[in-house]
Amino acid sequence: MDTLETRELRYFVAVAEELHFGRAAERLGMAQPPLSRAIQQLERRLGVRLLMRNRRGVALTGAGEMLLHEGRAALDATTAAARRTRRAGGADRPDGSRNRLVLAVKAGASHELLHKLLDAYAAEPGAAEVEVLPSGTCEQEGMLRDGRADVALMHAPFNSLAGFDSEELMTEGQIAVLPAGHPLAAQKTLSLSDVSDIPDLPLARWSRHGTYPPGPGPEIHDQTQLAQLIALGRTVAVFPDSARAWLWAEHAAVPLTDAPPVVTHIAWPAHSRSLALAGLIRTATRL
Amino acid sequence: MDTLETRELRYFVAVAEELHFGRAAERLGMAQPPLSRAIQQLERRLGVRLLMRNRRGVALTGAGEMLLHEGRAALDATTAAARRTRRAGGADRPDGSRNRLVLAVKAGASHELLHKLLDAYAAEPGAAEVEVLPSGTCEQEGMLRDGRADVALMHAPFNSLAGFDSEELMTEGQIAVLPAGHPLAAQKTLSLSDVSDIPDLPLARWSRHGTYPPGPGPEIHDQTQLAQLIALGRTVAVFPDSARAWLWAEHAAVPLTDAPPVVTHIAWPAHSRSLALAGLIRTATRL
DNA sequence: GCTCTGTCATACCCGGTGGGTATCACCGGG
DNA sequence: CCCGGTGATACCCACCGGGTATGACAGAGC
Repeated sequence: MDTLETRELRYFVAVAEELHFGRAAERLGMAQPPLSRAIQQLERRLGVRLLMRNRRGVALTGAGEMLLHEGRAALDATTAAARRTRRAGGADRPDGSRNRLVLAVKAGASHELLHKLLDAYAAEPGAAEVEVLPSGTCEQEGMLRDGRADVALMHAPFNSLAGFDSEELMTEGQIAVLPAGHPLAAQKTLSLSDVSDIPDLPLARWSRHGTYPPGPGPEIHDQTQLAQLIALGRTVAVFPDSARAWLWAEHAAVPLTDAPPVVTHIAWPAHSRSLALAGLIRTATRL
Repeated sequence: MDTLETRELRYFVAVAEELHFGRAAERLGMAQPPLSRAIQQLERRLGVRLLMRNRRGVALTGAGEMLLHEGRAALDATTAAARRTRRAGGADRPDGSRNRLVLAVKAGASHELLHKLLDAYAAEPGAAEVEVLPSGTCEQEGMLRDGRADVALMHAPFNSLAGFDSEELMTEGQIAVLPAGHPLAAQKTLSLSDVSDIPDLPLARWSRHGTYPPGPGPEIHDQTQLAQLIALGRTVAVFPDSARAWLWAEHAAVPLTDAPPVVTHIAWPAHSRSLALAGLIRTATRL
């Protein structure tokens, strides 16, 4: 009577994101009329207007925005349930490989810490197999939410820890990474304002969920690409201290005095109850 | 193909909780055979055994336990989406009452703080209407999760803040509440061990999700009932300092030296994005 | 003012499937 | 040995989710 089906949520989220029944239907792999009807039924069952149909496209009501947000969370939770169940069951059958943990890590970050963690955990008795899942910038949250990952290394203040349990692992300062020959590379320290308006070196912009902050700098989504652009003297970037590990000869690193410290956490969905996960967390906090 | 329907989750959770197809079907208001079939389809679609059918009842596999936990979370998120959408939409229509917030509070706790909070918030410009929802012992978590409430006052270490965002509001010590005439009532302070084994006064046991911790004391789920039992000299209980507000003449309060402090938080689902909620939180932290 | 275009809604039909009833297969206990 | 209670199977029906064709309507252009 009043329990939403995930199908309805999927439909509504598609329409709410596209703000267009036709495109939403196409994305869902169905025809437009049944989609229209489904949304109408949904509105009737909820007793609430979700969409304002102005003859030119569609707009969300307040209730619609609410359902978009909450519905996304619910869909994530549902697909997480399916994924984690599959993984838990798949591990049931083969020989002895009891459990498997999927650890999401921002690609290229925390190399050293990650190495130590994996080695230390592998040495634990009864350790589960850990699959390392490289993730895009700030994508770890979504991966934990929809079950692609069980646990993640996150970097405050870039990642939001909201809604997860976490333990602090490491704090480090930040450095500016400049072309080796640049005048500022000779400085002992720099401030954020120093690097944010170097006339010939616009600050690189990282992609977040596919979009880029505004600015003059080049759009970056790959660390190697960025390293090359810096080496070529085209841009400058700000990184945690540990980024020194992968710097090239053509790079120079200068500590930033006023950049917020980067805190690496290990984070996991708050409701997790898994022995393997507990072991990994224990190992991590003991490093 | 691989997306779980909430109907399937509901069915599975019912079976997993009852460990009995017949009873689960009854609870779901349907016949047993279609339920059996639905679970089989679910297992086939997930490619995972969820239940071990021993001719006498049913047991969960590892994957089944996983789906029970994750499925409950997903179902909570889904019903939360429906409830919050209904509320957001219902508030759209009537006159000016823009938003409404539901605040879950453990019945009878934090009277004074709650009063101050509500008064202060009501005085804010553009304040939403706040509905106070009394909740049972430690029930606030569930209420936030399934959308019965938007925000809650919680008391660490009794409530778990896992999975929520929260702000600390108040810290207080704990007191032992004894019958006024009892010898120990004359003491200036007591320790936990003092009150946990008073020969003639067993410690009262509060219900948590309908179950009681083991022990000799009476089972309590109502504060008035407990107050009466203490006044009658039948039991002793431990409370936060602020409980002094409702003590009777027949009660005596003695500070506990080694009881963990009780920290009152205001907590809300981590993904909430509501102006009204933000205002309430801001008001609360400024108290 | 007309059409034309792009939008969402309506009308109608069909097949899949969720649900019901009746029954079977199995096992443990008297 | 049979009986009670379990979950599984067989079969049927009705509902509804989805498709196609079409309508209603508003805005843009001439």
